[in-house]
Amino acid sequence: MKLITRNTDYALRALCYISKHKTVVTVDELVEKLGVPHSFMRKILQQLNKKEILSSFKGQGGGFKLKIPPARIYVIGIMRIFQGQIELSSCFLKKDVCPNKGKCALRKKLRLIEKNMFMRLKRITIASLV
Amino acid sequence: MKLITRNTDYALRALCYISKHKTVVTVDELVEKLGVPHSFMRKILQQLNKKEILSSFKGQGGGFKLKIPPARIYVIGIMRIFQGQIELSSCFLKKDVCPNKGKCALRKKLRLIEKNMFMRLKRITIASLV
DNA sequence: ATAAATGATACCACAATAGTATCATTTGTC
DNA sequence: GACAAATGATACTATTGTGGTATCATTTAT
Ligand code: FES
Ligand code: FES
Repeated sequence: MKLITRNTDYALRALCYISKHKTVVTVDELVEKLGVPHSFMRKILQQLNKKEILSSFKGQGGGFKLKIPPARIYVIGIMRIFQGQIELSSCFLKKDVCPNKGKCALRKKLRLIEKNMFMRLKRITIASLV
Repeated sequence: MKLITRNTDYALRALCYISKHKTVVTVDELVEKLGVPHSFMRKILQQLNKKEILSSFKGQGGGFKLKIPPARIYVIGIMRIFQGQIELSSCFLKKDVCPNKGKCALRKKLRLIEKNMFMRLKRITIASLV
């Protein structure tokens, strides 16, 4: 089981690379430098653009650049874009609301671990990686 | 994204239930108490038996009981049985061994978080849940 | 002998992951 | 204006993982 998927991983690498360049970066350039499939890289950058982490520029001379400073791009945020809400502690007993909730020892302990993990993940930014 | 899957979850519940009973417990009993599908529960218990966490007894009057004390059954171990090796920090760059390994800032930070998480998960045992 | 239990194994449906492919649109350059 | 170079939008596909079901074989208490 992987906690970080390929698209998250590639997104992080791309963001690191882009953050080191003042000028716009094209998909072609990223594909060449990172060795990631072209279409896949493109889709990932488009998603980051929609989430307002990147700005895009169409046409000749176009490409992508960061829309927000690298110190404000958190790994946990990128994970959530590509992997959805991450949770240790959802209850599978009974469909809707668990009657045992609040009393459940497992959930309590897992929630603590989860909180700690999120806190640590929040401290990793693109700025801290380059 | 879920960090704990259904089979892990059901396995933990089943182990908790079994640990509270001195006599053997049948699949039917667990199914009734936990509201889990019969075949699914059976498969899960068979896997726990293979991993030597449960002992099984065939024939009439048979069922399952713990093979090792509840204080030595760790949540992380059960997760690994049903979800495989859990890793934050596998590298997706280049198929085999990453040339950048050792220098990669992301992996270093993730490995730290991972270690901390494992340490905490290791402290949760079936005994600590019941 | 039979019924009650697990063992082994194979199968299936659905969702998530990891992509690919194509047409549309924008824009700088000749 | 034509064209090429870039992204936008969207739809499709392939593989793997998750969440099961089903069936036949084997063991064992009664
Ligand atoms: S049993 Fe539902 S939250 Fe633990
Ligand atoms: S780039 Fe390979 S381990 Fe970070």
